[in-house]
Amino acid sequence: MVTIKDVARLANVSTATVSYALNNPSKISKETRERVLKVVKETNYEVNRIAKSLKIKETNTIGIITEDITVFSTPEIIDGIDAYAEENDYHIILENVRLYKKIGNNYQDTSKVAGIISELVGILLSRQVEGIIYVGAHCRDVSGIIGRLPIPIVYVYCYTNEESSFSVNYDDELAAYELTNYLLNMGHKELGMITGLTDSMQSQMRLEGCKRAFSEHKVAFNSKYIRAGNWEREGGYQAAKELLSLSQAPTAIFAFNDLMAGGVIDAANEMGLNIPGDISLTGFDNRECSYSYTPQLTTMSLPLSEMGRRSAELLLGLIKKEEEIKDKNQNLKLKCDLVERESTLSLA
Amino acid sequence: MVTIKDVARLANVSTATVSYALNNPSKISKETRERVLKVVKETNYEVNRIAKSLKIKETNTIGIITEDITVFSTPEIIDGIDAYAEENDYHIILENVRLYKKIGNNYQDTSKVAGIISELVGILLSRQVEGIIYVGAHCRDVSGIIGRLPIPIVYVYCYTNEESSFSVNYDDELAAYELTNYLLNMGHKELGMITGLTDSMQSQMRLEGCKRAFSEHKVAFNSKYIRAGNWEREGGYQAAKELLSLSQAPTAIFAFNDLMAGGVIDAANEMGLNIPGDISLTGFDNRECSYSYTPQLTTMSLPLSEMGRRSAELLLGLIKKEEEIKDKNQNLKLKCDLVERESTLSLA
DNA sequence: CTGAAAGCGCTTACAG
DNA sequence: CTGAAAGCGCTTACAG
Repeated sequence: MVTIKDVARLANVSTATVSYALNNPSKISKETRERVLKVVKETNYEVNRIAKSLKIKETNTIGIITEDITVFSTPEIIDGIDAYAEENDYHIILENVRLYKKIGNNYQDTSKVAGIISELVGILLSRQVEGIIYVGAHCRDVSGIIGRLPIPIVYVYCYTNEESSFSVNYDDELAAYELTNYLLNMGHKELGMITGLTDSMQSQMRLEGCKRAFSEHKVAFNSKYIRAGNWEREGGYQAAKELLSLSQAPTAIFAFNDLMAGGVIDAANEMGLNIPGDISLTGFDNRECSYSYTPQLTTMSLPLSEMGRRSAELLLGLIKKEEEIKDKNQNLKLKCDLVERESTLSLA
Repeated sequence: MVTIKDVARLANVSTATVSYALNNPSKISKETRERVLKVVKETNYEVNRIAKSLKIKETNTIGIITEDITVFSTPEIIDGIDAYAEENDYHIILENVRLYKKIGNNYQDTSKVAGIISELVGILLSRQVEGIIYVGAHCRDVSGIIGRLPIPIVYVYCYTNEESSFSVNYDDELAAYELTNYLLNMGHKELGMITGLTDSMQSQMRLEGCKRAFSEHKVAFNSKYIRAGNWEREGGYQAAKELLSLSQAPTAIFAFNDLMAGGVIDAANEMGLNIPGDISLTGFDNRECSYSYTPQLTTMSLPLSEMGRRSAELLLGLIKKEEEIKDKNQNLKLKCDLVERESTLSLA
């Protein structure tokens, strides 16, 4: 590898001058600058970023910790982070936890997870990243997993209850509100709901959004139409069987994710019901499966890429100590978008 | 941040001794070592990897360039790379090209792509990565995109025709051979095939695998059952309409990817044909959509994670100059696995 | 405008 | 067994 010394020697100048030619052109004459640049080009010299970082104490590097990069939401979040980072000449060291592969369903065991994560954080710190983005595999409370840090951290697709922590998520309540509005406007007052696990914040927030829509429409919210699913296709199937067997069956079902909506389709097929002819159906997430179903699913699309971008924006702001940011946007909630496809129909 | 100097001062030793305590314990006495380690623990000292890298001229870092991290195959490949890297205490700088977003369908325009990529390579080189893994968005020839490099590079899910280049892919011919065998063994001699774009190496290799199976089964291969698709659902639909309208329609269809298989399902539904009752169907790729279809699709699962792992293995081998590797495994082709689901049935 | 020199935080022959 | 010193490849006051 050619170093700054080589360039200096070939251009008959000092290393300082080479450095100026590259970073601070105004400090030297045009002639020397051009002479140096010529040698730089000829030798293909490229600065050793390691040495430079050591000297200037800036690495222009952020760390990303992903709980699981193979989960559907993660790649797009990374894509968004990466896009913003690139625009600002920041680069990324990626640490993928493979949380589920490592500890299975014990991911709720905070101390165990914390042990694994703190090692990764240590590595990132040792490599002098200027900030960290922690990307959850799904939206949940990760308080206590990462302790106090000498550098900023922002959480995406997860959050903590620690004071002055920064997170970027989407707005569950609003999304469910809009989806429910959409269905109510279509005339579906008997609206079945298949929630996720009931102890999840997401299920609860979405339920609140549903209720708000009902109340604004001045339609009584009937809790007999609520069933708890488990986020899996099978759970959606079971719940749908129950809902569709009710004496006064709902005319539409809002499954709290696309997977469970798949189960609703299974149930409807089995019972000889047509979607959307006999019953309308919406999912949530806009995953690949949602447009592979027959019929293609009306669903909410998550602003994943935007979440990534905004988290990077937040983080770089914090790194650069932009005080306004520090107070203002502690916990962003981005808006989801309704994707209307074939599975929903207006009542008569 | 606490430095080695701080530790040295607090432990009343020189920085050399601290370094030995951490990296070369046998060089110092047990007592001093313990004293140093105690201070290390108390101060939470962690080595500055940037400084260390500069000194020892090893960064333990590899670069990954992904053409598009949001493409279905990429995350699992990264997962595999990351798993192996972690085991060997290597870490990853990720550069995501966002190829399609940046240049749309001009990705065949080598010089344009080369320009974008060479900048990323420069960044990686500047950051002193010890090797690079280039992850294609789909399997294709990327010759000429990256020029001669002072460090090793391995290509995954793509390849080059350059001499002594290293790549890891899956075996298209073998996979198609096995899938065809599977269908022939079920009695499907009238076997429809929907290829991808005909100029793609994958289409061609898979077709060869099909023919080999036919010839081993001593069944004449009938080219009237071949249709060229475009890798998209719509193309699969069109091709299936044609195939299923033939006077002697095939009893099974092998769609060269899962997306096109979705189009076959559409066509069958429209024509009132039951899968697998009236016609068997297989896809290729084992994407999320393949188990979301009704019926769930029999398909070939790609060894993506393993491809990532093997590419990392290859790269680290190259970095460590293991000569055996250098000659032996230039272009790996890994085996795919048949995933049998609901869309295939034995004839009578 | 240019160069000599110090120093970023480490590691490692070398001397004692 | 331990420390003083050099040096990795840069940048940046400082002096001239």
